[in-house]
Amino acid sequence: MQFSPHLADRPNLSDSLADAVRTMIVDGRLAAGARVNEVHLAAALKVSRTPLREALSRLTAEGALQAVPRRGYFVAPLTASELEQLYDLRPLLDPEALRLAGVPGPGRLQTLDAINARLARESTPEKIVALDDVWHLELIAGCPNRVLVEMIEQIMRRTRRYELALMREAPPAEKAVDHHAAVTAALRSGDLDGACAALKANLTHGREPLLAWLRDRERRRA
Amino acid sequence: MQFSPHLADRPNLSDSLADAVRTMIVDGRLAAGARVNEVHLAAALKVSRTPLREALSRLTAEGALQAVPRRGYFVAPLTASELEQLYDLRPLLDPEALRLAGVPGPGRLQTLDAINARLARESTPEKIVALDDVWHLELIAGCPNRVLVEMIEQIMRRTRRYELALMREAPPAEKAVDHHAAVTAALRSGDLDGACAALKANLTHGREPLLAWLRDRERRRA
DNA sequence: CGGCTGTGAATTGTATACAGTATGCAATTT
DNA sequence: AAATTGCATACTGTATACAATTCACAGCCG
Repeated sequence: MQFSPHLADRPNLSDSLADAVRTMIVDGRLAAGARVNEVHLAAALKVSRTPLREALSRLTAEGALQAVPRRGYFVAPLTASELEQLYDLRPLLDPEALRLAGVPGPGRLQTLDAINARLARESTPEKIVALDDVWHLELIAGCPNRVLVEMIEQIMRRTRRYELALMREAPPAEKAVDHHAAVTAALRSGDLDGACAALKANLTHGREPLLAWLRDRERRRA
Repeated sequence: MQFSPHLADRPNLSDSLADAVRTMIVDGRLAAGARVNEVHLAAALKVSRTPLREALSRLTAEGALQAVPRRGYFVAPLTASELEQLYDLRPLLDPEALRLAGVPGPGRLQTLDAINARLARESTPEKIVALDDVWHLELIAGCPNRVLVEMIEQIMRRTRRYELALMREAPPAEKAVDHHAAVTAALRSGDLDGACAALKANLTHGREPLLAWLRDRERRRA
Protein backbone atom coordinates (compact mmCIF):
# COMPACT_ATOMS: atom_id res chain seq x y z
CA MET A 1 0.00 0.00 0.00
CA GLN A 2 1.18 3.51 -0.74
CA PHE A 3 -0.20 5.37 2.27
CA SER A 4 -0.81 4.46 5.84
CA PRO A 5 -2.29 7.88 6.12
CA HIS A 6 -1.81 9.70 9.40
CA LEU A 7 -1.52 6.51 11.31
CA ALA A 8 0.31 6.64 14.64
CA ASP A 9 3.28 8.44 13.20
CA ARG A 10 5.75 9.19 15.93
CA PRO A 11 5.07 12.79 16.87
CA ASN A 12 7.61 15.57 16.71
CA LEU A 13 8.87 17.50 19.73
CA SER A 14 6.31 20.29 19.39
CA ASP A 15 3.45 17.82 19.59
CA SER A 16 4.87 16.05 22.60
CA LEU A 17 5.53 19.38 24.29
CA ALA A 18 1.96 20.48 23.76
CA ASP A 19 0.84 17.36 25.59
CA ALA A 20 3.40 17.83 28.34
CA VAL A 21 2.54 21.47 28.97
CA ARG A 22 -1.19 20.79 28.77
CA THR A 23 -0.73 18.20 31.47
CA MET A 24 1.27 20.63 33.60
CA ILE A 25 -1.55 23.13 33.33
CA VAL A 26 -4.31 20.63 33.99
CA ASP A 27 -2.76 19.19 37.09
CA GLY A 28 -1.70 22.53 38.47
CA ARG A 29 2.08 22.50 38.13
CA LEU A 30 1.53 25.64 36.09
CA ALA A 31 -0.90 27.60 38.24
CA ALA A 32 -3.89 29.43 36.77
CA GLY A 33 -2.99 33.00 35.94
CA ALA A 34 0.75 32.37 36.17
CA ARG A 35 3.10 33.79 33.64
CA VAL A 36 4.98 31.30 31.49
CA ASN A 37 8.71 31.94 31.31
CA GLU A 38 9.86 30.41 28.04
CA VAL A 39 13.52 30.25 28.96
CA HIS A 40 12.95 28.56 32.32
CA LEU A 41 10.31 26.18 31.00
CA ALA A 42 12.43 25.21 28.01
CA ALA A 43 15.37 24.55 30.32
CA ALA A 44 13.23 22.50 32.70
CA LEU A 45 11.98 20.38 29.80
CA LYS A 46 15.44 20.26 28.24
CA VAL A 47 14.42 21.56 24.86
CA SER A 48 15.00 24.80 23.01
CA ARG A 49 12.51 27.61 22.88
CA THR A 50 11.49 27.10 19.26
CA PRO A 51 9.45 23.89 19.57
CA LEU A 52 8.19 25.01 22.97
CA ARG A 53 6.80 28.19 21.48
CA GLU A 54 5.00 26.19 18.79
CA ALA A 55 3.41 24.14 21.52
CA LEU A 56 2.41 27.24 23.49
CA SER A 57 0.95 28.67 20.31
CA ARG A 58 -1.30 25.66 19.90
CA LEU A 59 -2.34 25.63 23.53
CA THR A 60 -3.39 29.24 23.09
CA ALA A 61 -5.70 28.21 20.27
CA GLU A 62 -7.11 25.56 22.60
CA GLY A 63 -7.88 28.17 25.25
CA ALA A 64 -5.50 26.81 27.89
CA LEU A 65 -3.19 29.80 27.53
CA GLN A 66 -3.61 33.46 26.71
CA ALA A 67 -1.03 35.38 24.70
CA VAL A 68 -0.30 39.06 25.30
CA PRO A 69 1.86 40.41 22.48
CA ARG A 70 5.08 41.56 24.02
CA ARG A 71 4.59 40.17 27.48
CA GLY A 72 4.29 36.49 26.81
CA TYR A 73 1.97 33.61 27.60
CA PHE A 74 -0.19 33.34 30.71
CA VAL A 75 -2.10 30.34 31.98
CA ALA A 76 -5.76 31.16 31.44
CA PRO A 77 -7.39 31.97 34.77
CA LEU A 78 -10.22 29.90 36.21
CA THR A 79 -13.41 31.94 36.12
CA ALA A 80 -16.87 30.92 37.20
CA SER A 81 -18.21 32.61 34.12
CA GLU A 82 -16.21 30.50 31.66
CA LEU A 83 -17.00 27.28 33.47
CA GLU A 84 -20.70 28.10 33.50
CA GLN A 85 -20.64 28.70 29.76
CA LEU A 86 -18.76 25.47 29.10
CA TYR A 87 -21.09 23.44 31.29
CA ASP A 88 -24.15 24.91 29.61
CA LEU A 89 -23.01 23.57 26.25
CA ARG A 90 -22.66 19.90 27.11
CA PRO A 91 -26.42 19.34 27.71
CA LEU A 92 -26.96 20.82 24.27
CA LEU A 93 -24.24 18.91 22.39
CA ASP A 94 -24.04 15.50 24.03
CA PRO A 95 -27.69 14.47 23.70
CA GLU A 96 -27.62 15.51 20.05
CA ALA A 97 -24.51 13.38 19.51
CA LEU A 98 -26.20 10.43 21.19
CA ARG A 99 -29.29 10.88 19.08
CA LEU A 100 -27.16 10.86 15.93
CA ALA A 101 -25.24 7.83 17.16
CA GLY A 102 -28.41 5.88 17.83
CA VAL A 103 -28.77 3.02 20.28
CA PRO A 104 -25.37 1.31 20.65
CA GLY A 105 -24.87 -2.36 19.99
CA PRO A 106 -24.65 -4.83 22.90
CA GLY A 107 -20.85 -4.82 22.79
CA ARG A 108 -20.62 -1.11 23.37
CA LEU A 109 -23.26 -1.22 26.10
CA GLN A 110 -21.18 -3.80 27.89
CA THR A 111 -18.07 -1.63 27.55
CA LEU A 112 -19.98 1.32 28.97
CA ASP A 113 -21.05 -0.66 32.02
CA ALA A 114 -17.50 -1.89 32.52
CA ILE A 115 -16.16 1.67 32.48
CA ASN A 116 -18.86 2.74 34.87
CA ALA A 117 -18.00 -0.10 37.23
CA ARG A 118 -14.35 0.92 37.28
CA LEU A 119 -15.48 4.51 37.85
CA ALA A 120 -17.41 3.41 40.94
CA ARG A 121 -14.30 1.85 42.45
CA GLU A 122 -11.89 4.67 41.62
CA SER A 123 -11.08 7.34 44.20
CA THR A 124 -8.31 9.61 42.92
CA PRO A 125 -9.48 12.81 41.22
CA GLU A 126 -7.37 12.24 38.12
CA LYS A 127 -8.76 8.77 37.48
CA ILE A 128 -12.33 9.75 38.19
CA VAL A 129 -12.31 12.67 35.79
CA ALA A 130 -10.50 10.69 33.10
CA LEU A 131 -12.85 7.72 33.34
CA ASP A 132 -15.92 9.92 33.28
CA ASP A 133 -14.71 11.50 30.05
CA VAL A 134 -13.91 8.09 28.59
CA TRP A 135 -17.41 6.91 29.38
CA HIS A 136 -19.03 9.89 27.70
CA LEU A 137 -16.84 9.52 24.61
CA GLU A 138 -17.61 5.82 24.36
CA LEU A 139 -21.31 6.62 24.59
CA ILE A 140 -21.17 8.80 21.49
CA ALA A 141 -18.43 6.88 19.69
CA GLY A 142 -20.93 5.89 17.01
CA CYS A 143 -21.84 9.48 16.21
CA PRO A 144 -21.19 10.07 12.51
CA ASN A 145 -20.69 13.80 13.03
CA ARG A 146 -17.03 13.82 14.03
CA VAL A 147 -16.90 17.60 14.20
CA LEU A 148 -19.50 17.48 16.93
CA VAL A 149 -17.48 14.89 18.81
CA GLU A 150 -14.37 17.05 18.47
CA MET A 151 -16.23 19.99 19.96
CA ILE A 152 -17.25 17.90 22.92
CA GLU A 153 -13.65 16.78 23.37
CA GLN A 154 -12.58 20.41 23.24
CA ILE A 155 -14.98 21.28 26.03
CA MET A 156 -13.76 18.29 28.04
CA ARG A 157 -10.19 19.52 27.80
CA ARG A 158 -11.17 22.98 28.92
CA THR A 159 -13.26 21.83 31.87
CA ARG A 160 -10.84 19.19 33.09
CA ARG A 161 -8.59 21.51 35.08
CA TYR A 162 -11.59 23.09 36.76
CA GLU A 163 -12.78 19.68 37.89
CA LEU A 164 -9.36 18.62 39.11
CA ALA A 165 -8.78 21.90 40.93
CA LEU A 166 -12.05 21.44 42.80
CA MET A 167 -11.50 17.80 43.64
CA ARG A 168 -8.11 18.60 45.07
CA GLU A 169 -9.48 21.14 47.52
CA ALA A 170 -12.87 19.65 48.29
CA PRO A 171 -13.31 15.89 48.59
CA PRO A 172 -14.88 14.32 45.48
CA ALA A 173 -18.59 14.94 45.73
CA GLU A 174 -21.15 12.42 44.63
CA LYS A 175 -20.14 10.63 41.50
CA ALA A 176 -22.12 10.26 38.32
CA VAL A 177 -22.29 6.48 38.42
CA ASP A 178 -26.04 6.30 38.98
CA HIS A 179 -26.79 8.79 36.23
CA HIS A 180 -24.69 6.76 33.83
CA ALA A 181 -26.54 3.59 34.80
CA ALA A 182 -29.84 5.32 34.06
CA VAL A 183 -28.63 6.17 30.56
CA THR A 184 -27.54 2.63 29.71
CA ALA A 185 -30.73 1.22 31.20
CA ALA A 186 -32.82 3.38 28.89
CA LEU A 187 -30.66 2.39 25.94
CA ARG A 188 -31.05 -1.30 26.68
CA SER A 189 -34.79 -0.95 26.46
CA GLY A 190 -34.35 0.85 23.15
CA ASP A 191 -35.57 4.17 24.54
CA LEU A 192 -33.29 6.66 22.78
CA ASP A 193 -35.29 9.73 23.84
CA GLY A 194 -35.25 8.59 27.45
CA ALA A 195 -31.52 8.03 27.29
CA CYS A 196 -30.98 11.52 25.90
CA ALA A 197 -33.06 12.97 28.71
CA ALA A 198 -31.13 11.01 31.33
CA LEU A 199 -27.87 12.13 29.76
CA LYS A 200 -29.00 15.72 29.87
CA ALA A 201 -29.83 15.33 33.55
CA ASN A 202 -26.41 13.82 34.17
CA LEU A 203 -24.71 16.78 32.53
CA THR A 204 -26.88 19.39 34.18
CA HIS A 205 -26.19 17.94 37.60
CA GLY A 206 -22.70 18.15 39.08
CA ARG A 207 -22.64 21.64 37.69
CA GLU A 208 -23.79 23.40 40.83
CA PRO A 209 -21.22 22.21 43.39
CA LEU A 210 -18.37 23.23 41.10
CA LEU A 211 -19.85 26.62 40.37
CA ALA A 212 -20.60 27.27 44.03
CA TRP A 213 -17.02 26.48 44.98
CA LEU A 214 -15.61 28.73 42.26
CA ARG A 215 -17.89 31.65 43.08
CA ASP A 216 -16.95 31.33 46.73
CA ARG A 217 -13.28 31.30 45.82
CA GLU A 218 -13.70 34.40 43.66
CA ARG A 219 -15.50 36.22 46.46
CA ARG A 220 -12.77 35.36 48.92
CA ARG A 221 -10.09 36.81 46.67
CA ALA A 222 -11.94 40.01 45.84
CA MET B 1 -4.16 54.36 34.16
CA GLN B 2 -1.84 51.42 34.69
CA PHE B 3 -3.29 48.90 32.26
CA SER B 4 -5.21 49.06 29.06
CA PRO B 5 -5.27 45.32 29.37
CA HIS B 6 -5.12 43.43 26.09
CA LEU B 7 -6.62 46.29 24.23
CA ALA B 8 -5.81 46.47 20.53
CA ASP B 9 -2.15 45.90 21.13
CA ARG B 10 -0.31 45.85 17.86
CA PRO B 11 -0.02 42.16 16.97
CA ASN B 12 3.25 40.37 16.43
CA LEU B 13 4.35 38.84 13.15
CA SER B 14 3.03 35.37 13.93
CA ASP B 15 -0.47 36.73 14.48
CA SER B 16 -0.46 38.75 11.29
CA LEU B 17 0.87 35.76 9.38
CA ALA B 18 -1.92 33.54 10.67
CA ASP B 19 -4.40 36.04 9.23
CA ALA B 20 -2.51 36.33 5.96
CA VAL B 21 -2.22 32.59 5.41
CA ARG B 22 -5.82 31.99 6.46
CA THR B 23 -6.89 34.47 3.83
CA MET B 24 -4.74 32.75 1.22
CA ILE B 25 -6.43 29.46 2.03
CA VAL B 26 -9.94 30.87 2.10
CA ASP B 27 -9.70 32.59 -1.23
CA GLY B 28 -7.92 29.76 -2.92
CA ARG B 29 -4.40 31.05 -3.46
CA LEU B 30 -3.38 28.00 -1.46
CA ALA B 31 -5.43 25.26 -3.08
CA ALA B 32 -7.22 22.61 -1.05
CA GLY B 33 -5.03 19.56 -0.55
CA ALA B 34 -1.87 21.38 -1.60
CA ARG B 35 1.34 20.93 0.30
CA VAL B 36 2.71 24.00 2.04
CA ASN B 37 6.38 24.64 1.36
CA GLU B 38 7.67 26.61 4.33
CA VAL B 39 10.74 27.96 2.58
CA HIS B 40 8.89 29.19 -0.49
CA LEU B 41 5.99 30.62 1.49
CA ALA B 42 8.27 32.38 3.94
CA ALA B 43 10.22 33.89 1.06
CA ALA B 44 7.03 34.99 -0.69
CA LEU B 45 5.83 36.69 2.50
CA LYS B 46 9.33 38.03 3.20
CA VAL B 47 9.60 36.62 6.70
CA SER B 48 11.64 33.86 8.26
CA ARG B 49 10.32 30.38 8.83
CA THR B 50 10.06 30.69 12.60
CA PRO B 51 7.04 33.02 12.90
CA LEU B 52 5.50 31.38 9.83
CA ARG B 53 5.62 27.98 11.49
CA GLU B 54 3.94 29.39 14.58
CA ALA B 55 1.17 30.69 12.36
CA LEU B 56 0.83 27.35 10.56
CA SER B 57 0.70 25.64 13.93
CA ARG B 58 -2.26 27.75 14.95
CA LEU B 59 -4.06 27.29 11.66
CA THR B 60 -3.73 23.56 12.19
CA ALA B 61 -5.56 23.88 15.50
CA GLU B 62 -8.25 25.80 13.62
CA GLY B 63 -8.68 22.98 11.13
CA ALA B 64 -7.55 24.94 8.07
CA LEU B 65 -4.36 22.89 7.78
CA GLN B 66 -3.33 19.34 8.56
CA ALA B 67 0.10 18.50 9.90
CA VAL B 68 1.87 15.25 9.05
CA PRO B 69 4.94 14.88 11.27
CA ARG B 70 7.91 14.74 8.99
CA ARG B 71 6.22 15.71 5.77
CA GLY B 72 4.87 19.11 6.58
CA TYR B 73 1.62 21.02 6.43
CA PHE B 74 -1.15 20.42 3.92
CA VAL B 75 -4.19 22.54 3.20
CA ALA B 76 -7.16 20.59 4.50
CA PRO B 77 -9.11 19.13 1.57
CA LEU B 78 -12.70 20.05 0.84
CA THR B 79 -14.90 17.05 1.55
CA ALA B 80 -18.65 16.78 1.32
CA SER B 81 -18.59 14.86 4.55
CA GLU B 82 -16.93 17.63 6.59
CA LEU B 83 -19.16 20.29 5.13
CA GLU B 84 -22.25 18.26 5.91
CA GLN B 85 -21.14 17.87 9.50
CA LEU B 86 -20.39 21.57 9.86
CA TYR B 87 -23.71 22.58 8.33
CA ASP B 88 -25.61 20.21 10.62
CA LEU B 89 -24.26 22.01 13.67
CA ARG B 90 -25.40 25.52 12.90
CA PRO B 91 -29.15 24.71 13.20
CA LEU B 92 -28.31 23.30 16.62
CA LEU B 93 -26.10 26.12 17.88
CA ASP B 94 -27.47 29.31 16.38
CA PRO B 95 -31.08 29.01 17.58
CA GLU B 96 -29.81 28.22 21.07
CA ALA B 97 -27.59 31.31 20.97
CA LEU B 98 -30.53 33.43 19.84
CA ARG B 99 -32.71 32.01 22.59
CA LEU B 100 -30.06 32.92 25.16
CA ALA B 101 -29.62 36.37 23.66
CA GLY B 102 -33.35 37.07 23.79
CA VAL B 103 -35.24 39.52 21.62
CA PRO B 104 -32.82 42.26 20.53
CA GLY B 105 -33.50 45.92 21.22
CA PRO B 106 -34.80 48.17 18.44
CA GLY B 107 -31.32 49.48 17.67
CA ARG B 108 -29.96 46.06 16.91
CA LEU B 109 -33.03 45.14 14.86
CA GLN B 110 -32.45 48.20 12.74
CA THR B 111 -28.79 47.26 12.28
CA LEU B 112 -29.84 43.76 11.20
CA ASP B 113 -32.19 45.12 8.56
CA ALA B 114 -29.51 47.48 7.32
CA ILE B 115 -27.04 44.62 6.90
CA ASN B 116 -29.68 42.57 5.14
CA ALA B 117 -30.43 45.42 2.76
CA ARG B 118 -26.74 45.73 1.83
CA LEU B 119 -26.67 41.96 1.39
CA ALA B 120 -29.52 42.17 -1.12
CA ARG B 121 -27.56 44.65 -3.25
CA GLU B 122 -24.22 42.87 -3.10
CA SER B 123 -23.14 40.53 -5.89
CA THR B 124 -19.53 39.43 -5.38
CA PRO B 125 -19.08 36.09 -3.56
CA GLU B 126 -16.66 37.51 -1.00
CA LYS B 127 -18.98 40.30 0.05
CA ILE B 128 -22.06 38.10 0.15
CA VAL B 129 -20.46 35.49 2.37
CA ALA B 130 -18.91 38.09 4.64
CA LEU B 131 -22.13 40.04 5.08
CA ASP B 132 -24.15 36.92 5.74
CA ASP B 133 -21.77 36.01 8.55
CA VAL B 134 -21.87 39.55 9.92
CA TRP B 135 -25.66 39.41 9.99
CA HIS B 136 -25.71 36.13 11.89
CA LEU B 137 -23.14 37.37 14.40
CA GLU B 138 -25.06 40.59 14.97
CA LEU B 139 -28.19 38.52 15.57
CA ILE B 140 -26.60 36.69 18.48
CA ALA B 141 -24.36 39.51 19.67
CA GLY B 142 -26.36 39.68 22.89
CA CYS B 143 -25.76 36.04 23.74
CA PRO B 144 -24.10 35.86 27.16
CA ASN B 145 -22.47 32.52 26.38
CA ARG B 146 -19.36 33.73 24.58
CA VAL B 147 -17.98 30.22 24.23
CA LEU B 148 -21.03 29.32 22.18
CA VAL B 149 -20.51 32.37 19.99
CA GLU B 150 -16.85 31.44 19.53
CA MET B 151 -17.86 27.97 18.38
CA ILE B 152 -20.21 29.46 15.82
CA GLU B 153 -17.42 31.73 14.60
CA GLN B 154 -15.15 28.71 14.36
CA ILE B 155 -17.69 26.94 12.14
CA MET B 156 -18.06 30.07 10.02
CA ARG B 157 -14.32 30.18 9.39
CA ARG B 158 -14.28 26.54 8.40
CA THR B 159 -17.27 26.77 6.04
CA ARG B 160 -16.23 30.02 4.41
CA ARG B 161 -13.84 28.52 1.89
CA TYR B 162 -16.42 25.94 0.86
CA GLU B 163 -18.92 28.67 0.16
CA LEU B 164 -16.43 30.79 -1.74
CA ALA B 165 -15.21 27.83 -3.77
CA LEU B 166 -18.76 27.04 -4.83
CA MET B 167 -19.70 30.60 -5.64
CA ARG B 168 -16.66 30.99 -7.84
CA GLU B 169 -17.60 28.01 -10.01
CA ALA B 170 -21.36 28.22 -9.93
CA PRO B 171 -23.13 31.59 -9.94
CA PRO B 172 -24.41 32.61 -6.51
CA ALA B 173 -27.62 30.73 -5.93
CA GLU B 174 -30.59 32.27 -4.18
CA LYS B 175 -29.61 34.46 -1.31
CA ALA B 176 -30.82 34.22 2.26
CA VAL B 177 -32.31 37.71 2.34
CA ASP B 178 -35.91 36.56 2.66
CA HIS B 179 -35.10 34.09 5.42
CA HIS B 180 -33.35 36.83 7.34
CA ALA B 181 -36.35 39.10 6.95
CA ALA B 182 -38.58 36.38 8.37
CA VAL B 183 -36.39 36.16 11.46
CA THR B 184 -36.42 39.89 12.18
CA ALA B 185 -40.16 40.04 11.51
CA ALA B 186 -40.77 37.39 14.15
CA LEU B 187 -38.48 39.19 16.57
CA ARG B 188 -40.28 42.51 16.09
CA SER B 189 -43.51 40.86 17.13
CA GLY B 190 -41.72 39.47 20.18
CA ASP B 191 -42.01 35.88 18.98
CA LEU B 192 -38.67 34.41 20.06
CA ASP B 193 -39.66 30.80 19.36
CA GLY B 194 -40.86 31.72 15.90
CA ALA B 195 -37.61 33.56 15.22
CA CYS B 196 -35.57 30.55 16.31
CA ALA B 197 -37.62 28.34 14.01
CA ALA B 198 -37.15 30.73 11.08
CA LEU B 199 -33.44 30.90 11.82
CA LYS B 200 -33.24 27.13 11.84
CA ALA B 201 -34.99 27.03 8.47
CA ASN B 202 -32.54 29.60 7.11
CA LEU B 203 -29.59 27.51 8.22
CA THR B 204 -31.03 24.22 7.01
CA HIS B 205 -31.70 25.68 3.57
CA GLY B 206 -28.78 26.63 1.34
CA ARG B 207 -27.20 23.45 2.53
CA GLU B 208 -28.35 21.26 -0.33
CA PRO B 209 -27.02 23.15 -3.37
CA LEU B 210 -23.55 23.29 -1.83
CA LEU B 211 -23.55 19.62 -0.91
CA ALA B 212 -24.85 18.60 -4.32
CA TRP B 213 -22.09 20.53 -6.03
CA LEU B 214 -19.40 19.03 -3.80
CA ARG B 215 -20.66 15.47 -4.19
CA ASP B 216 -20.75 15.93 -7.94
CA ARG B 217 -17.21 17.25 -7.89
CA GLU B 218 -16.04 14.31 -5.81
CA ARG B 219 -17.71 11.83 -8.20
CA ARG B 220 -16.07 13.48 -11.17
CA ARG B 221 -12.63 13.11 -9.60
CA ALA B 222 -13.02 9.51 -8.52
C1' DC C 1 9.84 -4.23 -18.41
C1' DG C 2 8.89 -3.86 -13.34
C1' DG C 3 10.65 -3.43 -8.93
C1' DC C 4 14.51 -2.49 -5.77
C1' DT C 5 18.40 0.21 -3.90
C1' DG C 6 21.46 3.84 -3.26
C1' DT C 7 22.68 8.59 -3.57
C1' DG C 8 22.03 13.69 -3.61
C1' DA C 9 18.89 17.43 -3.21
C1' DA C 10 15.07 19.38 -0.98
C1' DT C 11 12.40 19.92 3.18
C1' DT C 12 11.23 19.69 7.88
C1' DG C 13 12.75 19.79 12.87
C1' DT C 14 15.57 21.85 16.40
C1' DA C 15 19.02 24.82 18.31
C1' DT C 16 21.31 29.06 18.77
C1' DA C 17 22.15 33.99 18.09
C1' DC C 18 20.71 38.58 17.94
C1' DA C 19 17.52 42.59 18.23
C1' DG C 20 13.76 45.04 20.27
C1' DT C 21 10.76 45.67 24.20
C1' DA C 22 9.22 45.43 28.87
C1' DT C 23 10.24 45.36 33.87
C1' DG C 24 12.13 46.38 38.22
C1' DC C 25 15.29 48.94 40.92
C1' DA C 26 18.02 52.75 42.21
C1' DA C 27 19.22 57.37 42.01
C1' DT C 28 17.33 61.93 41.75
C1' DT C 29 14.08 65.59 42.02
C1' DT C 30 10.16 67.99 44.07
C1' DA D 1 8.56 60.86 51.74
C1' DA D 2 6.32 60.36 47.12
C1' DA D 3 6.89 60.61 42.45
C1' DT D 4 9.75 60.35 38.38
C1' DT D 5 13.44 59.42 35.45
C1' DG D 6 17.30 56.58 33.87
C1' DC D 7 19.58 52.39 33.55
C1' DA D 8 20.63 47.48 33.92
C1' DT D 9 18.50 43.13 33.36
C1' DA D 10 15.38 39.75 31.75
C1' DC D 11 12.30 38.29 28.38
C1' DT D 12 9.98 37.93 24.01
C1' DG D 13 10.18 38.22 18.79
C1' DT D 14 12.61 37.12 14.69
C1' DA D 15 16.34 35.49 11.96
C1' DT D 16 19.82 32.33 10.85
C1' DA D 17 22.41 28.03 11.15
C1' DC D 18 22.68 23.19 11.60
C1' DA D 19 20.91 18.36 11.94
C1' DA D 20 17.78 14.76 10.65
C1' DT D 21 14.51 13.00 7.61
C1' DT D 22 12.07 12.51 3.38
C1' DC D 23 11.76 12.58 -1.57
C1' DA D 24 12.89 11.94 -6.40
C1' DC D 25 15.47 9.90 -9.65
C1' DA D 26 19.10 7.25 -11.67
C1' DG D 27 21.10 2.97 -12.11
C1' DC D 28 20.94 -1.88 -11.28
C1' DC D 29 19.08 -6.43 -10.72
C1' DG D 30 15.70 -9.93 -11.41
